[in-house]
Amino acid sequence: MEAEKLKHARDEFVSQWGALGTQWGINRTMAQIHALLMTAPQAMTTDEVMEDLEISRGNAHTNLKELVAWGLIRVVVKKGERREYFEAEKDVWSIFTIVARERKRREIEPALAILNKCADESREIDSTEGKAFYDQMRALEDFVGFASKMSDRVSSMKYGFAIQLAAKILG
Amino acid sequence: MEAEKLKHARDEFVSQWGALGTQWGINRTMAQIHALLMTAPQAMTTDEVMEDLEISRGNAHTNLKELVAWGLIRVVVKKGERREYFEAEKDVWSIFTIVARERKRREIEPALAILNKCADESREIDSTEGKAFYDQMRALEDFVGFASKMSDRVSSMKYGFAIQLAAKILG
DNA sequence: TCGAGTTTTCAGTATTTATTGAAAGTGTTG
DNA sequence: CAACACTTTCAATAAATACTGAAAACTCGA
Repeated sequence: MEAEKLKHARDEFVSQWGALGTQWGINRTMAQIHALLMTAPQAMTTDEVMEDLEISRGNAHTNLKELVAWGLIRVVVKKGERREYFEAEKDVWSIFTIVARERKRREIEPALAILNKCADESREIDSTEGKAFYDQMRALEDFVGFASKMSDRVSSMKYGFAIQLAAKILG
Repeated sequence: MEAEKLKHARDEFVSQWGALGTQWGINRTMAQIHALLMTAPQAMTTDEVMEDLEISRGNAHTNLKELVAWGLIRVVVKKGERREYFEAEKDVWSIFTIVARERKRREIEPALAILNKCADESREIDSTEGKAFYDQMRALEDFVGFASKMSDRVSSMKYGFAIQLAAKILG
């Protein structure tokens, strides 16, 4: 039966996307909920998510809110209904820019802060080793700062423009 | 004293880079060893690493070998000496391409495999929901496949060329 | 082939991170 | 304002991950 095949494919997607999430440094449940909502025909409630994934209310709640904080899903209110529904952003370019921004915030910016501080602290050390350390900090700082700018630029592009640009690179 | 300032800055770099490593999904020790070797004037032995970071032999060994497997550090043999020394790749562009390749292998390729499989499994489902699922899988698959190609291209560029290209984007 | 020096492995343990479930909180309705 | 329908919090617990230390396995020179 067709509905069975679909259910099977979707279950597989949800469970494997969850496993992959751990590689990406986000927790399994969060990735599973995201996969579930990305492939949901309609917005879902907390209870539906709990039942589908067989997880506790606390877990569902925490991760739904975390996904909302990222901007990967949003709260939908239905008129006449008291409880919250959640629906995922499905556009791939939007998903990409959200993830890119979050990664920049969590990975690039803290690195830049450290490099900045260490470069500053070693700027005036005269020994050969001191100079070498300072130079290495500066090289890393410059590169990471540059990556940061690139990430901003790409993330703020319109999809069509990014594709055009990429075509040139891949050309 | 100058040597003190240097030691302080370096210790800070090592410890903070380690903390950052956890954000990046690599373990603290591995990131610390990497930071230590990137800022080491000479290649170091396992015992020196153990002593500097106050970690066990097993831990030092495992993470040194893991860094070698990534290509971020290499084994150096000194003539007349039996034990192994380790030294880090210090060039920022090399470090970047190594990390990019590893991330592609661990994050992008498995994702692509899942999307491929799920798109295949849902290709022939006729229902509206089946079509929507298939379309979503395809949209993700296309985008991730595209990202994969981009990553390859950029990683295999010469630094100068990448910079030139980036200048256009940032311009 | 022995033994000192060095590397590798891995069972046990410690630490960190994720999850549960129940209680407390909030806001709505009759 | 009380009963209800939901949402939020969080201490306790489970699961995953990292680290230790000691034993085993190499390696090389004598």
